[in-house]
Amino acid sequence: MDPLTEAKKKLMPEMTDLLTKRYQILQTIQMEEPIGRRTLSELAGMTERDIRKETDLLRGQQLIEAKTAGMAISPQGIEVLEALKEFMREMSGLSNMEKQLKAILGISQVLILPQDSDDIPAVKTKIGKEAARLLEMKFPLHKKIAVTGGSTMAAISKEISSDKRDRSLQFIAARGGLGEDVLHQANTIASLFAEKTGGAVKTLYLPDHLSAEAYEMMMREPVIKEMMDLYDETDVVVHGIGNAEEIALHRKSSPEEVEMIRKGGAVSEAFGYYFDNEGNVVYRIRTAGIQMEQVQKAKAILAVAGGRSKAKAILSYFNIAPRQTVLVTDEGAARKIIELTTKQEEF
Amino acid sequence: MDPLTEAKKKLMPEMTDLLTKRYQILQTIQMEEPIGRRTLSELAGMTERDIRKETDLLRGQQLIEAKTAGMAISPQGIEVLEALKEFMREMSGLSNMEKQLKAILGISQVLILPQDSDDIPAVKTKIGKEAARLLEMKFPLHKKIAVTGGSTMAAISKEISSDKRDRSLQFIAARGGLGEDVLHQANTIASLFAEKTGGAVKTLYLPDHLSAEAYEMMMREPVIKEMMDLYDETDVVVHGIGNAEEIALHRKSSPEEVEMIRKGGAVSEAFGYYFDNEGNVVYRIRTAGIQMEQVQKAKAILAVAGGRSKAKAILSYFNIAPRQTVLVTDEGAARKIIELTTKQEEF
DNA sequence: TTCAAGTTGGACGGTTTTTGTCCCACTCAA
DNA sequence: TTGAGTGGGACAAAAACCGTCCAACTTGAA
Repeated sequence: MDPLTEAKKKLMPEMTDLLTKRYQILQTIQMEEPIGRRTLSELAGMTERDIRKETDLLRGQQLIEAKTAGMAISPQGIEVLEALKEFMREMSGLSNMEKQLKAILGISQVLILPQDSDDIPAVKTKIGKEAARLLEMKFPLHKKIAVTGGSTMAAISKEISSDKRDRSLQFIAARGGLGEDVLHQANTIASLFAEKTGGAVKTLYLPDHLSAEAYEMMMREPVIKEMMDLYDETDVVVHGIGNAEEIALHRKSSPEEVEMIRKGGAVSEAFGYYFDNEGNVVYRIRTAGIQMEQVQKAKAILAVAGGRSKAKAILSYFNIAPRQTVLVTDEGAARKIIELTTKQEEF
Repeated sequence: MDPLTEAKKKLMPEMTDLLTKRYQILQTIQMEEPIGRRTLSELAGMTERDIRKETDLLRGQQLIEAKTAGMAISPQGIEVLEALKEFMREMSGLSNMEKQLKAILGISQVLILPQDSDDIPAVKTKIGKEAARLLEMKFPLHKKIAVTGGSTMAAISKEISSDKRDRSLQFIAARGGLGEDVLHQANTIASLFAEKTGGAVKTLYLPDHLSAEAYEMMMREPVIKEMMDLYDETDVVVHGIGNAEEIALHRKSSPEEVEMIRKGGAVSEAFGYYFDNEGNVVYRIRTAGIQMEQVQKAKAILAVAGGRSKAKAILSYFNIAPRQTVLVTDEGAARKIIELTTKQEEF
């Protein structure tokens, strides 16, 4: 930390807490607007009185506006949040946590966003926004981009800016269909990316749960083979990380599949692979999709997952995640990951 | 002001006052140590309770130590003061006041130090220190340095560091003797400078109040003429600015001199010249010394004067001060000068 | 040595501010 | 229309703050 800030802290020890508190309130208001005192106090974990005092001040500073429907952030408030973003990352230790995660997960870049998407759904939007920014930076160099499905991936697609259109981009669905949830399927997401950027899209429509024979047969089809070749040429992979149980329940999995997943001690899921705590592949869905070996070859990989409930899954997957993977997550997940790993060290 | 600080101010409006208050207290403690609560509260213009609260905090932060003789600053406290120096100059508007003074006085560099040497004598030490730093910067390029007398000049001589000794420096007393006050005479001060730097010194011992005939005679003496030639070659002039009345009273001035000074409306004094509010020379002491024309030719001029009581004198002198003059002063004088000039504009 | 001035830390009651907790009138979407 | 949610007002209890002493001590001068 720079000596000036250090000195200020010495002279005003209250500063850190105050700044953090108000920043967090302002941030939560931005995400949940319009919001009232009582709801806000629950989200922020403070008493209503405290919230009231601080919001009165923020209103006095014209950083928020109090309408009848609730409080909302003002343009000035947004500016303040923006100006303090980097500083708060440093101050609240996010920057430091990023370093720790890099070491724990064995990768070279981690981005942590404040708060926990388990508590505040809007944090997912922030994750999506930052992931979108990171992805956009790859566009000039890397054109073939494989994407998976999931709500997190959907959040990214929403935040891709349509400003920098690039017709040479090609988005590839990393997976076949996933049963019913159309909005969050890889195919849908890939199409959304393509639409926003003006690029092309390659989709892969296949039932999720094929019999062994049907699977073999399909793999020999020219359309499918073409996809498999595309996976080989993939430059960038963008994917979410799922909780094994959640996903298994959510999908129409056959009883024997669920059994495999349970018995194998699967914790995480990515690209249709299920991994246990040590990162071993416990099970794999028999659907066409990108292979782990093909992911390894990608020049850039963006793994996106947030919320403390995803901590175990993230840890599990990163046992075998390629080195070049970049993780975008949130404070909730990061804290939990650090907690889990430091606890293990105690034993 | 940088956007980050701006944003912090928005989020913590209390910051400015708090920081200023504590900084000022810490600063005063440094200058007046050891000092007690009551004395400190008078100097800082705060209630004893307030001082107590803040000093308790500062002690908690280990920035000051409370001994039985009073409170004193700790090494850490000095570090904090040092680290915040520039920031506080900006924050407290000193930086801005410097700009204003430059415009008002028509010069290109002004340095203002916090507080008022009329209230806190130790501020004079700070002024001396900064002036000494500025002067030292000239040493490598400019070797012939003329200095005047006065308590402010004495303060500078005390703060010249003996680290960077330079035997090629030559210090010249800008004036002959000044009656009794030996310690603050130009001759003494010049010798002090020379001693600290290892340089040479040229002194000029002459009675202050000569008759017209004696004066003419002396000016023809070779020793004196030599000095006058030296003045022509002077690179740097360092001088104080005095209040006309004060100086006239302090010196053993003849009644007719006092009369001249009074009638002429003299306000300031420098180099033995008395100036009125418009900068006209009202009277000049008949002693050998540097001429105003010779001062004009100097490459660098350092004018040093602090305390709100000097404000009028400073304003008066700067009517005719050479452009290349640099002023070192304090907050008290600066505020008063700005107050005086903006009031005039109202009429 | 004595004394006066100045120091810190402790104490305490009156005063102000803060805090927790209601209530009310209102909005807005269902 | 209803009901959940909103901001603002209000108020008593609790806490913090403030002004003001005092006692014990140090220190430097007389």
